[in-house]
Amino acid sequence: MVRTPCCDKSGLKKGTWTPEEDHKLVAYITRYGCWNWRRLPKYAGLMRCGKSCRLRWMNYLRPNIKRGNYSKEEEDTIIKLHASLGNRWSAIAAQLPGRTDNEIKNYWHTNLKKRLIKQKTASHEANFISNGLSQRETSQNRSVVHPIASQILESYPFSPQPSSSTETSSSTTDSSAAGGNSSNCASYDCSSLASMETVAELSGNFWTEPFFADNYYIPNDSMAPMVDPEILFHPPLSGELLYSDGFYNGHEGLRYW
DNA sequence: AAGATAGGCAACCGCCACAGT
DNA sequence: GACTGTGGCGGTTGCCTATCT
Repeated sequence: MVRTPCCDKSGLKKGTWTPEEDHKLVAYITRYGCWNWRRLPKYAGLMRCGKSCRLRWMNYLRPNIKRGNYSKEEEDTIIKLHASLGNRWSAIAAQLPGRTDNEIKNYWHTNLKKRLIKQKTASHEANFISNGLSQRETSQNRSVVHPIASQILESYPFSPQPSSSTETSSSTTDSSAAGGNSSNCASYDCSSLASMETVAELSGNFWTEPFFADNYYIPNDSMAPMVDPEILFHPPLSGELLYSDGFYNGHEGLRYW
């Protein structure tokens, strides 16, 4: 079967998101919810792949996302969960409200993995020094030296037992239950948009513009369009929701809706 | 001060699972 | 059952910035 590309590659923007693009995405999802990621960029006025929009929303723009400043507890949790779950970052993220799988993954690779390797090496060296003299005689124990590396390799990334399908499905369930990382933005993200202060913190002044006060009205039926979104949403967006020339007015600052 | 290098992280890519037709 | 569309995940890439020489 030929896989359908996630989007038409031609003419789509890639790379770092601009504040304007963020703004458009947040505005659209806030107002209408994410009823279909692939079509969303078109209606939101974004020249982006739907996947890209989803990723941006899930990893950066979503409300209640914590960024940086991992607490000791969080670090311990990540290490512990990684030991038992392996590289199932989404499952790990489900246990850490406000953290995204991508961020945890990055944090693991940039911080925790190195630290763990260091610790294991250090602790093993300590063990070796204290025990080595009595053990060094046997060839068996010579191999103890090498398990340092193997221990590390075992813990990362292949150490966990292959997860059962139940685990996989439960992780999805956990994800929803945890509330912080539900993949269903229609049920989670949009209902939590009331607390947009969190988002406002994310991007500095941009997010503190009056836009939020006036535009984060969440209609009760924002989860999904009640009628065909093609009909419902397309026309207003060009005129009502989004400005074709962007939404920043040089004289007035951010425009209001 | 300028270039080289390393590290961090946002974003992309490809695959998979699942639901709907 | 086959096919299609969509969402989600993990691995990887590449840009940006900080640090080093």
